[in-house]
Amino acid sequence: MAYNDKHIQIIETAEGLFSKKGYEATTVRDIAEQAGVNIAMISYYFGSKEKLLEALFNHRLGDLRMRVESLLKNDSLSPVQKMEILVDEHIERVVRHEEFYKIMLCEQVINKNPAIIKTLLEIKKRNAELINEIIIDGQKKGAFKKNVDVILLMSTMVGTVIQGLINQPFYREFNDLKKMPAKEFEATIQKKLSIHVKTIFKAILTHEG
Amino acid sequence: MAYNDKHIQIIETAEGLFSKKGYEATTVRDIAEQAGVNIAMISYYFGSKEKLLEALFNHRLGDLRMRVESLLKNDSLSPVQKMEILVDEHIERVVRHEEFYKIMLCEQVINKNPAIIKTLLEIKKRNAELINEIIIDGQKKGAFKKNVDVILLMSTMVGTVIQGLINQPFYREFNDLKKMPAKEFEATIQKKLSIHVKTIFKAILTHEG
DNA sequence: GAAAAAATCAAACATTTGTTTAATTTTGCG
DNA sequence: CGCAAAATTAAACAAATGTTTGATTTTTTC
Repeated sequence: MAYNDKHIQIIETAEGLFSKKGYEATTVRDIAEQAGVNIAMISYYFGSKEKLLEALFNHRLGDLRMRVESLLKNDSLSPVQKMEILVDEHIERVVRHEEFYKIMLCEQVINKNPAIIKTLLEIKKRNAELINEIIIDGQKKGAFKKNVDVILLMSTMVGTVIQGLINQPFYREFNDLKKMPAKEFEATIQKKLSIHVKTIFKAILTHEG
Repeated sequence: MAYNDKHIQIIETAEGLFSKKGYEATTVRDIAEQAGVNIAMISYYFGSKEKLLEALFNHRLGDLRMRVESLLKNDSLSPVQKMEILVDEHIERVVRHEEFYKIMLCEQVINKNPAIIKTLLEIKKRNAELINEIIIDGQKKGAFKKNVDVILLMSTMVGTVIQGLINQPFYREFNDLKKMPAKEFEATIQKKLSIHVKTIFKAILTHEG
């Protein structure tokens, strides 16, 4: 299904509210009011509130598969380089769409909507297979260690990044960075996360210490 | 406030439902029915549904502070040993109270209930300070590197473990472990997580490769 | 064992929920 | 223009929500 401007306006309004208040606590009246449309438009356009949530997932995850794939098929990059790009791409995506990734996290925990579960499982599977290919390639070339647990590696990347974002206010307070402007702080934490996760990846994957 | 048996019965019933359906999607009628008490008992005992959620957090986090503290004040342990115990203690807690830690994750994302936010922030602060002490001690003894980002380290531990649990079904499928009994699989993933996180910690903290 | 306190219950409470309806307005097109 | 399809609206819908009430039973206390 293709979405027009009004669809997207509603979807992204819903995204903001879902991430701020949670899916269940957000009412269709909230969404309609903030999006500047009539309440009935949500059922009219999407069918139901739940379908709207699914539309949000399609909207944000639609082209995810292709991008990762084309990126990693590039033969001029070494396994280490591919892993670094993978990490940076992921961090950028999560930072750019922080609201969505928070919603996604909660939906994974609740594990209730079958369409969403299915979509996420497919994406995870695809990603795990692609990353596995890189790892096997790196092992063949002697750059990577044997016995790497792909899913634990992914869990660390995904978990570290989302926890890093959740802990943002705490990070500011603990490191006395309250005065730093929001934009600058965001760039700082993004850079720190990038280095941090890449360090971990190298420690798990490569031989050097 | 001290909870009697009936309090705890209601709290832990609510815990199961909150983690399965989410806080907002769980009704007080659900909780009352499954706990085998009258609907009015929830308001009578806790005041409100929201206060019941707060009671759950008090119930599960009540003695958390003291345990970590006493553990790490032990002078006969090396910094590395302390870190290893810290990791294992955390994994054991999250595995044992998986339901609660899922609820906690969602509550952190929503970030709405002031009492819960405050409690969690205090615990994080305390934990970060204690871990920081261990790190500084390790640095003084020459065992640990300089410039360790405590909060990123915590984010990796917490994020990896919770993502590991969320990905459990996926882990089973991807690694062809569907036939393995639930108990055995739980022990396996717990052990794998332990080794994985400890490896990461050593890579970030210590000098050896 | 009687009085007081606590616990339990069914029923009712006012709100709020997502969705639908039926009428009206706007748009697209020959 | 003229008309059919799409978009938009206010109102209504039944169902479900958390909480309270007021009566009744159980437990505690002296």
